[in-house]
Parts: sequence; C-alpha cells; structure tokens
Amino acid sequence: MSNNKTMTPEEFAEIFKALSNPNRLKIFTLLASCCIPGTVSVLDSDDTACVGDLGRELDIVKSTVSHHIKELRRVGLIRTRRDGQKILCWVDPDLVNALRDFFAF
Amino acid sequence: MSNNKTMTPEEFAEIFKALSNPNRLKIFTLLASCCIPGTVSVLDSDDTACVGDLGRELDIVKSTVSHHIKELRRVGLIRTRRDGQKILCWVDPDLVNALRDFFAF
DNA sequence: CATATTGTTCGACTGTTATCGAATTATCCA
DNA sequence: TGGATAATTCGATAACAGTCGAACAATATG
Repeated sequence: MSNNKTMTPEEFAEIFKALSNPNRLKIFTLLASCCIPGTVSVLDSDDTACVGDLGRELDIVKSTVSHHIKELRRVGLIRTRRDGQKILCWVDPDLVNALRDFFAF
Repeated sequence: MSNNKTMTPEEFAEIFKALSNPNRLKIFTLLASCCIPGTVSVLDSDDTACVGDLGRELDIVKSTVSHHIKELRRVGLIRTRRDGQKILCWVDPDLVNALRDFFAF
C-alpha cells in the first residue's frame, strides 16, 4: 500500500538469497507468525528479547542468530528496534507484499 | 489448484536458493513472462530452443544456462520437455502459487 | 561500582556455488 | 554415413556463505 518503488532483479535475488538458508528462513517465518505487522515482536511472553528467543526456539547460538538478523535486515525483510538490552524484530509488511506480487501472474 | 502438499522450511529454502542467483532469477522471470502456464515456451519465434534462446537473450554461455536450468528443474520451479534437438521449458504454475501463498499473511 | 544479561564483532574453518571452456552426447537432415 | 546444431557433463578456479567460540560492547540492576 505504501511501497510502490520498482525493484530490480538483483534486488529480488538478494532477498531470495536471504531466505535461502533454512535457519534464516525459520527466523523469518517465526517472526512473521508471532508479529503483528508494524508492531514489535513479543513471541510467547511479553518480556523476552527477540534475538535471544529466536536462538532458544530454534537452537542456534546467538552469534549466528545475530548474523542472520543482520542479513535479513540488510535486505529489508525485517526491521529492528532496541528496547533496553533487547533487540526487537518484526517483518516489513511492504516487502512481503512486494514478494507476493512477484509471484502473482 | 492441484498441488496441496505441505512443504517443509528446507524445501522452501531450496526454492529460494534457486532464485537467489541473478542470472537464474532472470531465466525464471523470462520463462514466466513468455510462457503460458502449462504449455511450452516459445519465446519470440516458434522454432527456437529455450536453452539457446535464454543464453542469447541474457548473454550467458550455454553450459551455464544448462546448469541453471537443471537447478530450477531440480527444485520444481520449471518443467522441461525435449522436442527434437531442443529442450523446451516452462514454469510450474502450482509451485508459483505455493510461493504466492507463502507470502500471504 | 560490580555483576549479570543481551547482543555484536571477529577470526577461523568448512563447505558450497557460479562461471567458463573443452569434451561429449543427442538429434536432425542432406 | 557425415556434418551441423543443441544441450549436457566435466574439470578447474575463484569467490562466497554458514557456523562456532571467544572476545568485546551496551544496558540494566543490585
């Protein structure tokens, strides 16, 4: 609704690359399932951090999770915000819509 | 419409990996734009081969195109059929629909 | 201030991928 | 059968990616 810039094949390829790693895809899916678009992630409980939760949930060490989060953020799939010690994450609904449109033909 | 098997995160990741290379994505996009779903690819003229055409159109050597076609086919994004000397390619509409649904939330 | 918690950065290792040209296979046709 | 055309396979090379643990930085709290 708000994102109407045209994307190049190279940009799309970068986004798909970000989703091409199973762990990174699981992180994305988990965020997509637990986050109300446009708001922060809360996962199950309200007072737990996203990065830590994701690692615990998916059994990945935190440095790897951090690496993946950075990559997802770089291509615009997710957004982050610091809240105290924690980094809260949520998916960018505009980019998800653009991806859905990509496969609509 | 006809494909209602559930896909694992690993399978989705493999598909996104297939689309993560710019040249492979261009091949897929070109096939998607020129092929009527369910039928064979004809590109511009009727009597030219898909693999050769794709290489000429995108300026990639044929061994590389062949490699990419093989990968796209392996993950189920496209289907192929031999017609004489040529290999005709077209996208699998069911998988495209599954991808569209993946981003529908 | 000292300590605990959360996340990032760094270095290393391992494995994978994209690309090309050469050789090979398959098909058609004269 | 022999030549032409189309595509695949193979080998090599160069670049990149995922993962981990250790060290570091930021924040909160006693």
